[in-house]
Amino acid sequence: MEYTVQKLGRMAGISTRTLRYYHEIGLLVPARINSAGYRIYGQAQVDRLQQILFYRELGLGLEEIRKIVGDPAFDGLEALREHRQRLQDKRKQIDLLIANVEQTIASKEGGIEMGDQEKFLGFKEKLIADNEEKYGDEIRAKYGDKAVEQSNGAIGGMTREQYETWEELGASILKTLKAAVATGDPQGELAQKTAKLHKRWLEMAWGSYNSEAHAALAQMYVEDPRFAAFYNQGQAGGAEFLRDAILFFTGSKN
Amino acid sequence: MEYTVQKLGRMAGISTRTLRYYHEIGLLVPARINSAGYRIYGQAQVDRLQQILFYRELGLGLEEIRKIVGDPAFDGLEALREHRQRLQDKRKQIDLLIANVEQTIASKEGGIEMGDQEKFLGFKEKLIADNEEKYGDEIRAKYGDKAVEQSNGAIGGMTREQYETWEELGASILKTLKAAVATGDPQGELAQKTAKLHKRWLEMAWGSYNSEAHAALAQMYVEDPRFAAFYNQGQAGGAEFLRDAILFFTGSKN
DNA sequence: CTTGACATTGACGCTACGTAAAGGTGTATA
DNA sequence: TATACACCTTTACGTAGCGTCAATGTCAAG
Repeated sequence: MEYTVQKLGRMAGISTRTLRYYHEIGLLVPARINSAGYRIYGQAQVDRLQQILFYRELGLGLEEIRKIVGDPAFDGLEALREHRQRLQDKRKQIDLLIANVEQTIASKEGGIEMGDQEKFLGFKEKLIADNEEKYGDEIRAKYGDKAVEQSNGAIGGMTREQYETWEELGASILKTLKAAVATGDPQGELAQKTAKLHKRWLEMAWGSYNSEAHAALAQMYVEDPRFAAFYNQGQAGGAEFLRDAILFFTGSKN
Repeated sequence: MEYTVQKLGRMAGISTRTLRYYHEIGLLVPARINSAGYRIYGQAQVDRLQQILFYRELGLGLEEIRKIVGDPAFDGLEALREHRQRLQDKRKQIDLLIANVEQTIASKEGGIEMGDQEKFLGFKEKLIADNEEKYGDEIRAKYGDKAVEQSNGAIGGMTREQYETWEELGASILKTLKAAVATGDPQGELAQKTAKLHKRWLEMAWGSYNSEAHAALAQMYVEDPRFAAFYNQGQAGGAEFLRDAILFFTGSKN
């Protein structure tokens, strides 16, 4: 049995453009080209196309598919495991998006016009996500799953008032930090007051507190350019100064 | 406070390329361009960028974002609801992909070399998914959620042997259908035997049976080109013939 | 001989930028 | 003042997987 593009396409439920594309990238080459230049496919191509579509159905990319169907020695199982991992990551990410969108919808439905929240929600979520990603495992290992979940849940579960308080606290940290940087002494009174405010702020965000995580976060403030930029608002060196203040704070207190 | 691309980018945690792109598409236009051609952003742009990034964080496309932040009269809430729906659909789809991949992994780990299964698994899943999509609500309304879930679970929960039986049954339908088409009579003995086989096949796939859904599926076989092509293998008009046979079968029996 | 269905190649479009390439600007330092 | 170096600019190609014209050639039927 021989097939032209359209016949094969109809049989497999794909467009002729797709077949031409697969030919173009060498994924599915016709058995032969007839005198008029038509692509002619045979049974072997039908079988191969079935395989291709099977893996495509699973969401794999064409390059990945090429490796699997092109080389029988290729470890398709491993490729599938990796693909599964990617899918699971993606799902997790979408779940997070849905949660955020739902929270935003709830806020708007509650008649709260997006203002400052809009400005910082993304930032806030980033903080949680990044922190979770970077230190989650570590914290998890030391303090168990509950600590992490509690931490992740704290901000998301805040009421509007709590959230506003939290935000105000953040603003006052910024102001105090500015004054403290002016003194030049990370161990001075003002700097330590800033660190204490920051501790309170963290407690609200995490629902719990421990000085090691606090110190680690301070270090991150310097390393991550986004946080660095945030704490350098108004004055240079704010992030470093805050880190030093916190390190002294967590070191001396305990 | 004024910002150049890099300053703003660092503050917001995005690349300068992104800012240039947003300028290019008119999503975020700088406050002014200085004599050297540099883009200069002001506070208003910072605020707008925060909004943009907020919605981007939620996974919205830039065009959607433009509508929301550009026009205060635009119904952002509705846009968010639609977006949530899209996200939920996407998640559902990913769940299905994961299930498929996992089943495939399980089969391969079980040492079963993919052969025919590979060829038809995607097809099989499509059947379930499409059927669920098109008739799920209807069936749900009539017979309750449990029926649908049971149906979805039936194939996924099949053992390898059951699955093979199911596949053989499918193959025999195709063969019987071919012979029946040759008789030309959808109400003839052979055609009705085909319809009965098809009923058995469906019972296995759905875990239950009702003639209305059976008739609806038969109609789909004609309307959906993929199924049509499948049942037209070997002889023309196979899908129509099968539909007519099933319609007579479900109509006369009950 | 014409019509209509089918075939071909070529090329732009879509998203949201990444990544050079080639060159101008601003500032600190030797 | 020369130079190094960071920062800015525009231009333009690349990404995945095709959809969608456009312009044109081929084949079977009436």
